[in-house]
Amino acid sequence: MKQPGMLEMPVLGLLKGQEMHGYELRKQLSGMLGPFWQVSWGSLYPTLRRLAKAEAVEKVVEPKPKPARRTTKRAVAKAEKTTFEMSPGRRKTVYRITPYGEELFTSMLEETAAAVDAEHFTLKLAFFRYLQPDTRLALLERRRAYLQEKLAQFKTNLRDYRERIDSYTLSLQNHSMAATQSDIEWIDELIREERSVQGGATPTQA
Amino acid sequence: MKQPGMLEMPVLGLLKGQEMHGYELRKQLSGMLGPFWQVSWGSLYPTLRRLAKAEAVEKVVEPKPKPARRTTKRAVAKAEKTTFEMSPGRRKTVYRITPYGEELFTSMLEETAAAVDAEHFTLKLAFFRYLQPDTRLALLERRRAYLQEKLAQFKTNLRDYRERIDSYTLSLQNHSMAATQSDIEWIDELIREERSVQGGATPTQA
DNA sequence: GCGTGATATATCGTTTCGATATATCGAAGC
DNA sequence: GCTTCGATATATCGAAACGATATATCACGC
Repeated sequence: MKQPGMLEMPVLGLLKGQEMHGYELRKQLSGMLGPFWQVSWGSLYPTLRRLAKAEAVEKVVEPKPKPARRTTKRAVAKAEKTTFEMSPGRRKTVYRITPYGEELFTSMLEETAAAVDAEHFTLKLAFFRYLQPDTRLALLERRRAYLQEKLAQFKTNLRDYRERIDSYTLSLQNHSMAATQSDIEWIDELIREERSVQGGATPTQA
Repeated sequence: MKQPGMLEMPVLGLLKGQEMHGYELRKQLSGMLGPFWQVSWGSLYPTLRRLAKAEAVEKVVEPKPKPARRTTKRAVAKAEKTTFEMSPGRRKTVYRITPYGEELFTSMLEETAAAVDAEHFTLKLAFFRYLQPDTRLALLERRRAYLQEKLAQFKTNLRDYRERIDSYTLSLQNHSMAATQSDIEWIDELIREERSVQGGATPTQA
């Protein structure tokens, strides 16, 4: 994944559920979105730092995981150095979302505008339960329109280039088109379910 | 797309076919890989600069597209400033691959190692015609193994998380799994075709 | 005690991103 | 002829994401 500021939203969304440390956040992200979606450390920790600086999250000081009976002088000396902040190692820096962070998360999730490409959409889908039904529908329909447009572009493209591309590239494009078509059908199913739920209570959650 | 130095290979591959300028390269890239694959300028031009610095490509001085009868003093002054290099505007900086660039391209394309993720694989597929049949097969089988592994991870993941994820996320994962399965079937087809072309002609090495 | 692998935090340099600036050309419209 | 406009074309900027890597702790099996 690659867009600027893409991680902020899902990180806040997860922390909305419960406070967590970095390692756990990464695991949850993969658990939610599947094994293809791997967040790199070089991406996650700077994001947490940015969020902390913006006061959207705050660090929670964890109680020492082990009293660690310190008997030797070396251990005492080491402990003294470690006592307040700093020093790497097993520290479990836990992050908690702030009220401002909750606001930020909601506004990020709601702006349906250009959240149309695969990754943005996928990310938002994972937090659909926090959205109003009509916003959900709007998002789904926008995504559908986007995919349909891409499908049309595939066709135009193939019409113009077919003779100039080799069999491997042709096979690739055909497969990509089929995948896009399959995506559309999946979205259609989601739209259908969404509509059938509208008019009753709030959608299922589990 | 996102890996470091991912653009180098396809750019060289296209220039191997014929010399081109930046704008054309971008169009060709989209034409080959489909409308989802959009290369940004901020990515393409630095890549060309890197390749030029490494002497893998060279700039070809284009004949002035218009002689532009320079009559006024102002025009002459401007021409003087423009004569050699520099000044923006319609210049059509054409790039040509060097012998070293050809070597580089081949070695980049051949190293089957970690070229297993979607984008790397897709990119290589578009230049499969430059590879030996056995290298092609190796690449296809590696990609297949990778997808199969991801499929297994999906299943493990769902077994462990199913109760904790909501209906939208579940639907997403199911769709992603189906897409992965479809990818595998496509790869299988490519493998089958590859093998049938190889026939019994080439005995599998020694 | 000793190694190994999972947990955990963090940064480094490079690359990619979207946005934007600048300029030229051809065709359309006046 | 003049001007506007959209396509062509090159280029850079700051922010963000990348893979790789360093460091450290803990749980375990041996």
